[in-house]
Amino acid sequence: MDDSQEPTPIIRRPLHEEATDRLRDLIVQGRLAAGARLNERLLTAQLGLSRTPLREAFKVLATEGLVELLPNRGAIVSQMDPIRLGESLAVMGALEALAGELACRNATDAQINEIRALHYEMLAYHARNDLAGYFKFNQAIHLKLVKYSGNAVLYNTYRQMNGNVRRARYMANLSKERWDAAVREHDEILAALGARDVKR
Amino acid sequence: MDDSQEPTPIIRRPLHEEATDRLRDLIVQGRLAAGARLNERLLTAQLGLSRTPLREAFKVLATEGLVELLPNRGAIVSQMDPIRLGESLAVMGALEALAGELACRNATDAQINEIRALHYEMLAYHARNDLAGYFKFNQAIHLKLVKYSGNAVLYNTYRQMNGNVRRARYMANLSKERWDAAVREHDEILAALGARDVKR
DNA sequence: TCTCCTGAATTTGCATGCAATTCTAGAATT
DNA sequence: AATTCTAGAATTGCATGCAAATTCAGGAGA
Repeated sequence: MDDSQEPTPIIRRPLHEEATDRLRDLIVQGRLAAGARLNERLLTAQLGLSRTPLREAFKVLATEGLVELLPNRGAIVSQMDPIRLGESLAVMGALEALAGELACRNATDAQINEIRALHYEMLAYHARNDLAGYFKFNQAIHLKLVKYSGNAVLYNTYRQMNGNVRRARYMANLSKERWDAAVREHDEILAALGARDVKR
Repeated sequence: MDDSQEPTPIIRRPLHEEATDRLRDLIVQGRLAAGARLNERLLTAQLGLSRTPLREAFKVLATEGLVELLPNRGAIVSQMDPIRLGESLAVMGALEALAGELACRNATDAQINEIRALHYEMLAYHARNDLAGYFKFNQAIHLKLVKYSGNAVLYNTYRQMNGNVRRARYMANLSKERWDAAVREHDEILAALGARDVKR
């Protein structure tokens, strides 16, 4: 019997992965606020699994920095205080600088055009003062830039930190100056990418 | 009853942390070779704990990139192929650049002197052609530099990547040119730190 | 009223059990 | 001889049980 095109893939993902992703989303989206306690009994009921995979998810999210483990006292959503946010943004800046450099060298024209397209879509939202939409495309551009650097380790590292600051970044970009500065910065990056100017 | 100076702190660390650290050391030190299968029964016996904390350690090391989880088929020590090594070193380079910049600004004179001392100790080993000793101090200097940048996020990120490449770096530094180049680079960093020249 | 105790109820950390999957040989078939 | 098939063993994923730690409620004493 040949299932030619695998009619039902039945790729069952491990429960602990599912749990990790679900929890990460809840935290990054802010539905689990910083400092909130992660009650095992409650979450097992909500996610429909047992404590073992849930607790494994806690450990993973803790090493990602999204969760803080208090021995014998459970887990809480880690705080993203201003100091840590600033530190994270500094590191991300360094990573983006490297990414830009590598992307200039390694990205295909199609990829650069893709970023350019996203950039203009973002500008549209910016013009409309639509913060949420602007933010979404802003995120996408940064991520794509890092992705197209061709350095997978860089991408993963950046991606992880990005998830970590995403909760707070929304606010960091709220002030009008930062907002406009970010747009100008994007213009510059785009120009440099187009010209393949490694040093920007 | 007042135990004044806490005679025996009895700070029992969680078993899963202990397991994570022990395993990480085994991997970083190369006692568990890349590609080696991590048998749960065997390791629980060796570490004297049950499968639950061990499996939690697996998940943590997997997110750190030291271990690869094969669903239903166990965990293996992740391969550090040349491509990934190169990518990691590129990222670490970017992080060190940021660290150097920040350390110039933020490190105390005492901290800079501490690094300088380590540097000379390292030179001693270099002069004796003692690769292991040289390597040890080389590592220490890089780590201290990043630590004294004052950016905790940067330090943690770097530290994690460092553990990840440590297995392979020994070899990367083996060739005589790289070896000498690394020493010269250190000299430069030291000089820049001493002069507090942010741009190096 | 506030602080400090005390024991019950919760909650966590870890061990263990069970079902499902994967691996391992050896037999059967070509 | 090589390949396929097939128990049986080993191993993994997850649920659950139990002891230790923590939290909480209520009351005694200041």
